[in-house]
Amino acid sequence: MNPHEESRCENCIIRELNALRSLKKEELKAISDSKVSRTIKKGESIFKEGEKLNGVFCVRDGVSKLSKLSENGKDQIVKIASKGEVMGQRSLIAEEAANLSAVALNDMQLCFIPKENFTESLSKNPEFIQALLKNMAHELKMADDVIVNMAQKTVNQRVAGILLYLDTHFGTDADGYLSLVLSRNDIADVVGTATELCIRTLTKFKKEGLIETEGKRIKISDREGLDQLWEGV
Amino acid sequence: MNPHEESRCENCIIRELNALRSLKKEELKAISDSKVSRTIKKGESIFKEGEKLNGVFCVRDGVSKLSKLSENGKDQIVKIASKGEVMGQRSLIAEEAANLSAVALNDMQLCFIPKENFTESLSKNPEFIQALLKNMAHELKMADDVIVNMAQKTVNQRVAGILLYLDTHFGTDADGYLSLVLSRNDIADVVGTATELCIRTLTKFKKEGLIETEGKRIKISDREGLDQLWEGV
DNA sequence: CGAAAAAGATGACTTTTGTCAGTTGCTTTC
DNA sequence: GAAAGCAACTGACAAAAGTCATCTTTTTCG
Repeated sequence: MNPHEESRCENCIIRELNALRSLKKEELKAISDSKVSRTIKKGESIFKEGEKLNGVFCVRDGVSKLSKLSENGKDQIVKIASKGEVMGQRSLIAEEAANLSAVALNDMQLCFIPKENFTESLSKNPEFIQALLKNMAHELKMADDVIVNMAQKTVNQRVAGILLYLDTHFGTDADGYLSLVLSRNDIADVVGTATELCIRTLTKFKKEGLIETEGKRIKISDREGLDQLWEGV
Repeated sequence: MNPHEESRCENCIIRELNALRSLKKEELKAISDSKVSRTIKKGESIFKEGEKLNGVFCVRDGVSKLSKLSENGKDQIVKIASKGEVMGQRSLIAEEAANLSAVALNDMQLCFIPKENFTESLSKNPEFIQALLKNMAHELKMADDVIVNMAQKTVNQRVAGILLYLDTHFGTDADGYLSLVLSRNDIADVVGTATELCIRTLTKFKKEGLIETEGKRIKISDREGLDQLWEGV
């Protein structure tokens, strides 16, 4: 594989996956020429809430958490972004500072698309806007659903929910363990609870035969059981 | 005031307030000719989740709650829409069934804009799309913030929050009582708690001198105190 | 390697939240 | 205007969630 080819947006897998797919080839080329491809290591920050972004980030590889610090000092993870997703678009569109912080959950490859390229396409390419609009509409629905779940489901249910989410979105490795490995603390931050309670809940699930664990790795052994728990049967 | 004039979108206050403001006069005229203006009584349903919408609704007067039924059988109010706001746009853009149900909280005046007019403007008027995009970006930020609050704040704080929200968004009447009067049950559905706990919390606030009540009406007597509670001081 | 740091885990306890059952009081309606 | 129905409210209790202290295991890094 040719690394030079690989690093160009025209051939980037992202083109196929995200809102940018509506960009015409020439536009992608223009963006590609100006873009900066970055490697981000696990745990490193991509941007912080309150920061002015001067571009958007396309996830080429790896996974990132998007979180917001609550007034009580706890981080709440609002979204997990992976290959093909764009981060920072909301802030650029709204012309506001970032509302969320982005941190790499594992080693990542990112494309950086400068603000100018982004806003130019925004004003000149109707298909791009349409795709963006649809993307935002989808994100909004997701967010509304999360609100309902946060407000109405118990910690038990929400922990079951994140496990199911990780399974369906990132799959499992050869041994059947969830491919995306989160720390107990990160799981707690997604669920919106204390780390201790999160750990206890996982321990309980283990005793009930819903999951198995090995270190921080988790294997779902009874998906149906977790489903039922999630749905509140 | 001429009711005929008043019912035309060209002159509608909504034009000034919402995403539709980018529509050109001719487009507004076209929409106006086809639109249906409706009067909805308090408590009546505007649309239900799962329903296919064949247009969007502009709130000309009154207030509506947008809620979603959780699997546990409880309603979660996700948003309160008032004058100048558009309901149903997300579903039309995403070409999905409604994710939320809309019910009138008091008597309402609504403009109905058929799908065809909406999508036509969407494909032909770049400024309209830009405005919509910005609007959705803002809603997404709001939704993310609600997620954090739901996950990280206590019922106490969230009840204080809704009171402050009602105060800043709908103001007070001559006696200083919150203009928008919600039932205890609706407040609980916004906060995401049980009605009993919501009532207890309000009673406690009353004892602490933060609010006064008269029937279901609520007066904020110590806004600063509520603010501090909300911020978790 | 081995010490230090970070993450995982558990117990004991407190606080918060939910639930059920029932009372009061207002409002709607025939 | 009385009865019905609903919303507001209260008490008692149960369940869920949070906190603090402590210990163990894993990871990191000089």
